[in-house]
Amino acid sequence: MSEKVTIYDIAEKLNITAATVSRALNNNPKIKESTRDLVLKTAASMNYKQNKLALALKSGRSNNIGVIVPRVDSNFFASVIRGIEEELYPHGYQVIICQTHESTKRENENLHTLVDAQVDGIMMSVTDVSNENDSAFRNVLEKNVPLIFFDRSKHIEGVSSVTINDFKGGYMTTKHLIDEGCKCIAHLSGDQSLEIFKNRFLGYKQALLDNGIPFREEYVIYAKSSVDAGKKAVDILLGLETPPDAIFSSSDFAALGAIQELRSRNISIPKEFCVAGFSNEPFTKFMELSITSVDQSPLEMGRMSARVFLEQVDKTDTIKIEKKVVLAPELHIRKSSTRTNF
Amino acid sequence: MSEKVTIYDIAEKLNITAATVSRALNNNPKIKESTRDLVLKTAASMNYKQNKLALALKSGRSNNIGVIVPRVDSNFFASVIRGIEEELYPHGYQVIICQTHESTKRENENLHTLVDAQVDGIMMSVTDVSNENDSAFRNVLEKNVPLIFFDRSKHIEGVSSVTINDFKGGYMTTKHLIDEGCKCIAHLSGDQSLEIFKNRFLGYKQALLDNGIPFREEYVIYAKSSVDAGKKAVDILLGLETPPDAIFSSSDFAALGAIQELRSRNISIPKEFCVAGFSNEPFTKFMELSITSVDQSPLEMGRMSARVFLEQVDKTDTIKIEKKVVLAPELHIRKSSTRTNF
DNA sequence: ATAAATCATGTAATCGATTACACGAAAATA
DNA sequence: TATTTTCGTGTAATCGATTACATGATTTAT
Repeated sequence: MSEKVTIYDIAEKLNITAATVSRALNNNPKIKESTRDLVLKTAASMNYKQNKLALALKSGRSNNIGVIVPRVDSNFFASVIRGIEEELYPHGYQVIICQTHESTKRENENLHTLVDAQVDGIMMSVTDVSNENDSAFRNVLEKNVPLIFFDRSKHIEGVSSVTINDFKGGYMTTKHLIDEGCKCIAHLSGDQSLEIFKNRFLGYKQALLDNGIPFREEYVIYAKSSVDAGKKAVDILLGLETPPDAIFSSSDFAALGAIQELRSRNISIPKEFCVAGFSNEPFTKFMELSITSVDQSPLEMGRMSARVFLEQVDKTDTIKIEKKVVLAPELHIRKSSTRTNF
Repeated sequence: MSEKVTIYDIAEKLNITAATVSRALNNNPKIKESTRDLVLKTAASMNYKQNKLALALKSGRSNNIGVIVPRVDSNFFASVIRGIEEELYPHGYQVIICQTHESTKRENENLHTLVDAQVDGIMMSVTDVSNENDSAFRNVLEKNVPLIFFDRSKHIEGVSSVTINDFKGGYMTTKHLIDEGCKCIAHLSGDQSLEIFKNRFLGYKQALLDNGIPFREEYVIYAKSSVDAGKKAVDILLGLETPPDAIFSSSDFAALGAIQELRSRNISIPKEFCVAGFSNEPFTKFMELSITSVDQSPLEMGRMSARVFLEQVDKTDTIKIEKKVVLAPELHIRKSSTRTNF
């Protein structure tokens, strides 16, 4: 039953104006203490709840922020979202989730929907960087909605980003494999139009060069983030004239597939062949043959994105602060690449 | 720069009323076709975007629905959320995420926040069933906000729920272990004040009785959903006078811990000891020794919850339809409990 | 040709809260 | 005592869109 109670109801009951009620509730200094107390008491007794929609319409701020990710059921993105939610919760923001399913069309739709819904900010991991159609992004910026990229970023003026140092991640992992005595290290790469994959690759390449190991084009295989892709990649690599003795994969799933395929061919890991992945998916440490992987601290990434957003909102000035936060990757060395114990 | 364009701006430009503009945009039949076309064209050229907040205030519907889960970074909940989002997306609803972190206080806060934010519905997995303080839930129902429980439910009149048949899940898993020749089957249970764990336990018990295997109190161990809890449980079980030869765990993580502990004691799985888990976490099938587990079809659960919600909204009548959907669990038999190949 | 029906649009209230401005009363100052 | 501040509230506009009702212009029916 409970009809919605408005400030008008309170005003009527107390024979005063809604304006006074509003002021009392907002701790406006120019209100008599006795009236304030009376209003607060009455509001409580009538179970008054502020209508956030009315407030949002009046103020232009919805207290909602939008998060766009390719999909929510991936450990990485879910953890980022968790970080965002935790950081924003104390500030009264609600988090709205959108998924692109890696579709540019959906990405644009989501951007428009969120802007239409008057969110106070948008945090996202870009789906397709090659998407030249920036109009959806420009629309966001024109409406002065703070936009923050995390993990998968895109170069757009006025947009802050929170990423990890993928180059370093690629470099340190490759260096580790070299240190374990691997001489021919292959690389499974994702779509290199995405900077994250480009940089992991560049880090890999640099580590080879810095350590006097020749870089070979044929050791770099494009592989989607799936178990099957990893298996196929191994099939190709083992067919080469000089097959590699290690794999640095940009994806944990592909790394897993690689391991499965290597084992089915009775190649011993890590003795004959070392494997390392990227993302530190939960399963990498659960395996009997745990998989070496690079942690991207998604929780921290989410928290940091939220913090960058909060800074952005505080600055009511039109000064555009474009902040680029780069987190350090963390290499978790596990059995799949540890020869010292064997 | 782009100032926000309202229907008043369009009206002014065309020398008509905002009312007419509104009607034209809403395909109101009593509008001259020529005016409609003109308005639509002008709106497009001015890049007009409807202000959803104003609409929400007027209509009382925000087109947002709230989802409350213990945490978002678990494969199960993330998948449910994915299902909800996918099903609701075509209907123009946005999904707002809240986390309780298993705290009743946070759960109540979230419920209030969502109601205050005028969401059109709430879907949630209950954190603490023993929480006698129903006031937050009653508040939701009094405000006539459709409430739907998924997975972890609670008996409240007027609340629909989407769950899986946990009893059956427990029963079929236990039956499977029996069929594999296990004679002494232990059970790792979660907090049995939660129906899901209670029912998995009951299914386990019934399967034993139906197959002439005595039920033993000491074989039921309380274990949190963690690897460590699983290890400790095995420690206790193996210390019994008659140690078991199989474990049915309500949690995949505990099952994993159990397996690790068994292996460290050189007990061979599945030859000497069988293990089965619950939830079908991704890692269960990735392990070299893949783990038998019960799939809860979280994606379907999310979709179904969304569908139940949509039905609920359609019925504008005050008739309260309380719908209880129970999905079938699916047993994925894997190496950790398959003796036939050995 | 006149009355009735139909059509397209305008007027103004509404959703609930905030706030600039106005105003009378009380308090402070001269 | 007369005048200026200060204080506490009220009035009314505003945020943007929707919609019941009113109104004037056509069209149709008698």
